Amino acid sequence: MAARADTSKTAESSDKVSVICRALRRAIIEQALEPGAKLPEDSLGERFGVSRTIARHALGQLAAEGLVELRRNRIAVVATPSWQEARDAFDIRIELERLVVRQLAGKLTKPQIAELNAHVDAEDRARDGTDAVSIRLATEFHILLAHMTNSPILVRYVSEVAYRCCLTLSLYSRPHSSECAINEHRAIIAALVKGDVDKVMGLMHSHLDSVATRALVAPSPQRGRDLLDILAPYADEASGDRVVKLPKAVRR
Amino acid sequence: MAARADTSKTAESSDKVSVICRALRRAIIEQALEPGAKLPEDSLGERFGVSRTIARHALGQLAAEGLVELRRNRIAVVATPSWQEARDAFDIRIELERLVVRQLAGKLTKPQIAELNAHVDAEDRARDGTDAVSIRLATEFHILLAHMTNSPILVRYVSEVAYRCCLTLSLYSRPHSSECAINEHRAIIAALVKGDVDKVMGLMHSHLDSVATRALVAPSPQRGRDLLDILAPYADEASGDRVVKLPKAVRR
DNA sequence: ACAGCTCAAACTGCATGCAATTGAAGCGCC
DNA sequence: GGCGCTTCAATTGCATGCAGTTTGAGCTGT
Repeated sequence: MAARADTSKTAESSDKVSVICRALRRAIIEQALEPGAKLPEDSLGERFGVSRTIARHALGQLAAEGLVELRRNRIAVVATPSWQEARDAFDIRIELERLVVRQLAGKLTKPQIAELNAHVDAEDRARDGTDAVSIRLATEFHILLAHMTNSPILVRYVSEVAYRCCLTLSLYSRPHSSECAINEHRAIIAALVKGDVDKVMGLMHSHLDSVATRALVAPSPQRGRDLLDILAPYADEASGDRVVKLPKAVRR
Repeated sequence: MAARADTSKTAESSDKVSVICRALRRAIIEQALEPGAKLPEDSLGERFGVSRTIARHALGQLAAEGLVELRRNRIAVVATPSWQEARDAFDIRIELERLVVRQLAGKLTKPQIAELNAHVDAEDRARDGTDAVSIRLATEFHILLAHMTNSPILVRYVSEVAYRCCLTLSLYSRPHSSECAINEHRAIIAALVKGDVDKVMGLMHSHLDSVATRALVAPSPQRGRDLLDILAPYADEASGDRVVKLPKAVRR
């Protein structure tokens, strides 16, 4: 299982660091760590049996991937992408994954096709499990596709942006709604095997677009739950009659 | 000058680390540091007046961007992308930059147009200078465009992939050949201002495509200068009559 | 000369220690 | 009771030290 962990040694320096990175990445996209969750270097180091130095390095890498937010002299937190950033991430993802299927159409080997089918079967089986797992599997399907291009760079970018999208999904989409995704995955495989480039690019585009719009229905500020951002407009009109009392000065 | 250094605080943790990153990035794309150049932590730290810890962290970031190669227990080196990786990078870059101009077409403000024109003028003026500087300026034109989308994610990816392409250009293209690039940049600005989405996407596509093909003319193994890779086929037929004598066992 | 061996210098991997900054509890004052 | 100030534990920023690995220079035997 565990759908091909690394393969490309791009970045991910030593071992300990990359182990921590993988663990955190997974925890984040499975929502074990929610956006905004604190990630103190000490606790991380202790949890993984390494020193702060290593934990710190791992946080740096994850920050470079956009999964973690680093603020000077403050505890690192799981990133909380804005709605706009989420939309941008999906736009980029669509282009990248169109590129993936364009390169792959009609070029899949038999074992690759089998691997893809096996993965979708696994997705199917996971429908009974938790949402978190099926979200992760759905994301990993796309990463698996990217791997098959044999382009480390493409793998890296697709992975990164897919994880990011995963993160935003957990932020802005409540009911999850991955029901039809599995069928769409099967359709993509079929078109890929058939070698119909235009069709598969169209399928991938509409697949991702529908995932995005299903999730990011509207700017819907309520779901942003940044608390301070939500309160900001109220604070601006510094008048009485406030529903929520603001704690002293809300600076930054 | 210095075309907008950071803007997005994504990654780039503290200050010292990001200063080193920027310096190294620039040195790399200006070919002050050639691909394969060694980057010992000690020397770096000494040069920038910081400890190895910080230098190491910076190397980690650059490795995540693909500019530096980290090998366990070995001195870090400036990355040496293979021809195939170079081609892949350009493919990705084309898609990303098409996205940039699609978002920008007809939406540029007056000051933005002025900034772009000023940059191209600077490129023009730099034609007398060294190749390295004009390559850097040409790259920064594209990054400047990305900045104008106001999408930090897009900025990050375009920057990264553009730097990577810059690196490969310095590896595989000898005469440089940026003559016409400036005119192409001007044409893109014009189409952008006019708001002709299809035209500007086409322009950007052909611009990057021509840069890529001008540079990456053929797999041309000779230019890969990896020495060991070049020699590999000779080593395979472990026979006498070799032109170059191989030093003991050529392991990895 | 030349291939192989040995060993010391160079370098990385990692933990730990100290100073500086932050966040929040505690405390007095209005 | 609520507001502001002080103080202290928690936490980061960074340098340094030690152990293990790699590199390559020099030596030896052929």
